[in-house]
Amino acid sequence: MISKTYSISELAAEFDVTTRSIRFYEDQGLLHPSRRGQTRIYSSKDRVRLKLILRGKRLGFSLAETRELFDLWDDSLSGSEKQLNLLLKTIDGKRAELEQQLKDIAMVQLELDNAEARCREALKELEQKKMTAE
Amino acid sequence: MISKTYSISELAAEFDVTTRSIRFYEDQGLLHPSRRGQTRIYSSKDRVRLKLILRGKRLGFSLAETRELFDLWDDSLSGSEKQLNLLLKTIDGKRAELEQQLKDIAMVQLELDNAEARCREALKELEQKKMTAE
DNA sequence: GTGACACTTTACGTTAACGTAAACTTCATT
DNA sequence: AATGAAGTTTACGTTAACGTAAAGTGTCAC
Repeated sequence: MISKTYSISELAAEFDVTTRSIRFYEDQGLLHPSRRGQTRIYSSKDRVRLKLILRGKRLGFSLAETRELFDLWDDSLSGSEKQLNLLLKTIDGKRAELEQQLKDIAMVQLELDNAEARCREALKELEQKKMTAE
Repeated sequence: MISKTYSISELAAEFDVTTRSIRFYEDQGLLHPSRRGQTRIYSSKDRVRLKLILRGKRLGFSLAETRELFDLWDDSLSGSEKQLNLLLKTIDGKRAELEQQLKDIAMVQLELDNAEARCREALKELEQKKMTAE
């Protein structure tokens, strides 16, 4: 069974990024597509990686951070004990980051609720004034 | 009652940022400390704002985005109906962003769990090999 | 009155993450 | 054979968010 492949513009269209960005991610060592001649060919694994890169970006990860995670993961496959333990440490670190982000999000959500409430109050008062002015 | 004030270096120390950054935030219109002579004096409101800026950063907000939020909020105080409705729209937009981030975080957490499990499996196997080698 | 700090402004430098333009090559179509 | 679409490399440009150095001001301790 031959698994599906993608062209650079297919991926660009699917994830709404430019081909420039995709090539840049390769340049930074985040992607390693194969080639037919000089044309890049992306596998489903490459596609998953791209998805992970973009997800990381939405969470404020730098490309360098994401790259480190990829590298650690790849290293762990041919894993020496040292590499594996380093990976575990890093995983814990990332988990802590995510926990902090969850807290931050919760706070911001509360603030948004608060802001919306005040906002609706203000709108109500404006309506009142309209009524009494008539 | 006179409310508490802070020097720039106090804030810098408390939140572990440089004074350069704090001045930069002011330059970008995110902070408006009062002055005694040419020395900046920060109120508790300024302190809260700084906290919000940093929280925004941890969530990947740009300074420009955070600034927009501040501006909208300030405008809403002297709120015309237009301003208030714009603010409500923006609030909804931010909420959507946060929802997406929550999803992203959940996904990454799953991946971390997965990665850790595989990692521990690999370590177990290494232990096995050690045992049989003895 | 003189260090010694803490603060200030001004301004040039730096890094990350691309944008954008120029000048090819390859391949399918007309 | 020519055109056009999609791909490529090379390289300079740009923006955000500061870093860093230079040079000056204010004020407290001695």
